[in-house]
Amino acid sequence: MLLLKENGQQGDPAQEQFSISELSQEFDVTTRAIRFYEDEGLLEPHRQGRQRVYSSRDRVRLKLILRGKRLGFSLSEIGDIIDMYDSEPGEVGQLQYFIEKISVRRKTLKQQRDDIEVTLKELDSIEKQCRKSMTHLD
Amino acid sequence: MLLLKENGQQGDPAQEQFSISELSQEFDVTTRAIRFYEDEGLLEPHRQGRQRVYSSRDRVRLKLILRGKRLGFSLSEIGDIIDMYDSEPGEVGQLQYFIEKISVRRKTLKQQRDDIEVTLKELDSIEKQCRKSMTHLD
DNA sequence: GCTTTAATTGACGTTTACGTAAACGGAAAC
DNA sequence: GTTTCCGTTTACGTAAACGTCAATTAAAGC
Repeated sequence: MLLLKENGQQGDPAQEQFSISELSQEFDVTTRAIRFYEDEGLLEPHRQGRQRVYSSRDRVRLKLILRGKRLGFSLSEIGDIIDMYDSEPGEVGQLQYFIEKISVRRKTLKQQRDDIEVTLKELDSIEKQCRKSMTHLD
Repeated sequence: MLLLKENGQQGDPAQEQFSISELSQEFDVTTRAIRFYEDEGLLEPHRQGRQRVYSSRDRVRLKLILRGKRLGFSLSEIGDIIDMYDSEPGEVGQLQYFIEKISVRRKTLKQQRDDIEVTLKELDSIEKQCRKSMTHLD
């Protein structure tokens, strides 16, 4: 077993490399899932022969994917979001359309944020009721 | 066609009644979905003959279901959440367990809230880049 | 009485997001 | 040299959350 990463690029985070199992462990997601995200076009790691090699940019994309999942977005929605992050700015019409997409996404997120606030408050009140019941039963 | 609701209980919101299509329209969800939520045990409207009649309590539950969906929870998770809202306080052990469940849920929600904040900030920065590109292209 | 119109039940179909098993390849460990 | 450990590919399986008929029933309007 190798204890040190035979990397040679350790100092330069932009050129760090990862295996699928490393990412799998780091983010607690199965390799099957990671490969599936690739099938869906959300990742495209380099290859060394047949083996996948993930760059730190791939790693960031995976992070974004998982964050999207936590927020309940579908993989295709997540694809749209990620595309925003690293798409080249095209013509003005494109940019206009793009800004609209951002605004739609922002709206969804704000709705979610509001939903969360309400739910958290309700949980507070439920817990209070709970604790009250407990003291009565002591 | 009836223009006024033949309700007779209009004044008392606790006794208001709704048809499946009314709820369907109000919340923009298909009747199929509403029946499905019933199959999953999330709703149990009364019947007039074979027809479903929803109380305002059922309506609130439906609201909670849809809010849960917007937050990306599965129907069974949503079931757990809703159960919190109207479960009778039992013995102390139950209540203790219950409070733990609340804490778990709160943790998830706070994670989501953080994810949203980060994403919103990133969207801001992406939009700024966009607008910058646009002025350069003017 | 007849026809719309709304609602129900049952069944099968569909999409998404993976899980799981099988069969193979290559490098490492012993 | 063979076992072990990753990793790959292919393929089939599956759970969740409905959609989409099709066949019935029931009430409402004329």
